[in-house]
Amino acid sequence: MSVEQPDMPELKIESGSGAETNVEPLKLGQRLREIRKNMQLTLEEASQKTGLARSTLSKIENEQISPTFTAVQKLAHGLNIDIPQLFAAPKNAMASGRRVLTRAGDGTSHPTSTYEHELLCTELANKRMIPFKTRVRARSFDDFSDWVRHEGEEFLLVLEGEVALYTEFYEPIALQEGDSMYYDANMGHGLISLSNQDALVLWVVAR
Amino acid sequence: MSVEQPDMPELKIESGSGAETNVEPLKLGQRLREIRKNMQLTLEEASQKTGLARSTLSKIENEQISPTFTAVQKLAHGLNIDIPQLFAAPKNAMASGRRVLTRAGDGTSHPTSTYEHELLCTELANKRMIPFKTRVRARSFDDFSDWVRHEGEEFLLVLEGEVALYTEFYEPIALQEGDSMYYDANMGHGLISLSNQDALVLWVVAR
DNA sequence: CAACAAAATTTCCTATAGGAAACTTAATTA
DNA sequence: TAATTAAGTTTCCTATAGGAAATTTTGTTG
Repeated sequence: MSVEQPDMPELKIESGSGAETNVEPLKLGQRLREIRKNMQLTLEEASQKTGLARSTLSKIENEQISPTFTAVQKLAHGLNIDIPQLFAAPKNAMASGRRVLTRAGDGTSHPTSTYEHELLCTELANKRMIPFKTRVRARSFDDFSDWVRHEGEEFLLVLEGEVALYTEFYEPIALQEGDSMYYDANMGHGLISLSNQDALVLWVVAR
Repeated sequence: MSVEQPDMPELKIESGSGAETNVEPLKLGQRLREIRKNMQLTLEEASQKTGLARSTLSKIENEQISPTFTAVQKLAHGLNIDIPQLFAAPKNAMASGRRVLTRAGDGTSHPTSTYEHELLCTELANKRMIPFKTRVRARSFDDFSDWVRHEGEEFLLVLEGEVALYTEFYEPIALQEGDSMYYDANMGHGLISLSNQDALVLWVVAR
């Protein structure tokens, strides 16, 4: 099956977790200047379009001031750029590094009374998914004060133990090891362990 | 820990309503409050994580001030939230059904010479992620005719065995059970099993 | 309910963003 | 080259964001 071989260095064993290239800090001013230049606008013209003073724009582009959120909104609206574009590199969403390694157990832990989340990708800027491995501590739906509910979709895979997924609009459902669930996270949801051991699940959230 | 009970899940079955239309796009302050509440953080704790004063956070959440760009960055970094998420209007992508169950082994199988994919969510219309469990048959990079490369991002978790992930621009890397990887799928990639057994991995692709 | 504790808000002050106009630099033309 | 003009920058002032501490609100316990 082998045809043309891409560059394929020898297998190297690494030990740590994390991004494998350095992360570059975000330069908002530089970026805005770039965008304005590409549109062939002078500061004066940009000023008209955005309603921000010429001087203010200059200072923002030269990173002499940090614009307020409202200023950023005016900029985005006036120049017809969507805000996420300001925060992501032009072509590639994963500009700061194209792959990130997380060794077993090396994720960052976020314990609560009901769950113990281990974030499996520590450098999440601009990424579309949030993966984490979760130890389910809750044993009863009463353990939650309210539904968990947020923008996005979730994929759930049971790694160990047995759980019950509670969601709005549906009846609770029992899930064994290997079972998986895909659902709308805007719908209230919560997970409990059905055995007397904590259960272990993989969760991936798409935003 | 039981305090107040959310609406009774046991009794509720999908009613005719289905998708409640979302109201106005959330304002930044409301959005942040929601996120913080979901993380179960007090203003004090959020203050510690972000480096912003408790009072400042309060004012931002109540929309009494417009945070500077730097403040927004501190917020995003400290609370581990993606900045575009703050600006995106919440919209409901999962119009029809709001959750889909796939029992262990019930996914649809897609065997090739190098991989055996089991799609973990059979009803994928309009969904943001594609989850599948894959048996890795390949033993050498030569088993592939060329890089696999496509739009989107991928999350990979090793469930069983030991694999090596080959990607462009980087050296191949060995992954044991529990290790995970997040990478840009536009970058050529391929997976092989390092033992003489097939390896088992979970793969989630965001489109 | 009173008394307390914890969280959130408001006050007050300082630091800094935003705007008008003065100033400087760059580009063109005579 | 100087004169002219358009672009960008800096100055100076006002408006407002950010932080420390006081105050109010909310939640808990006797």
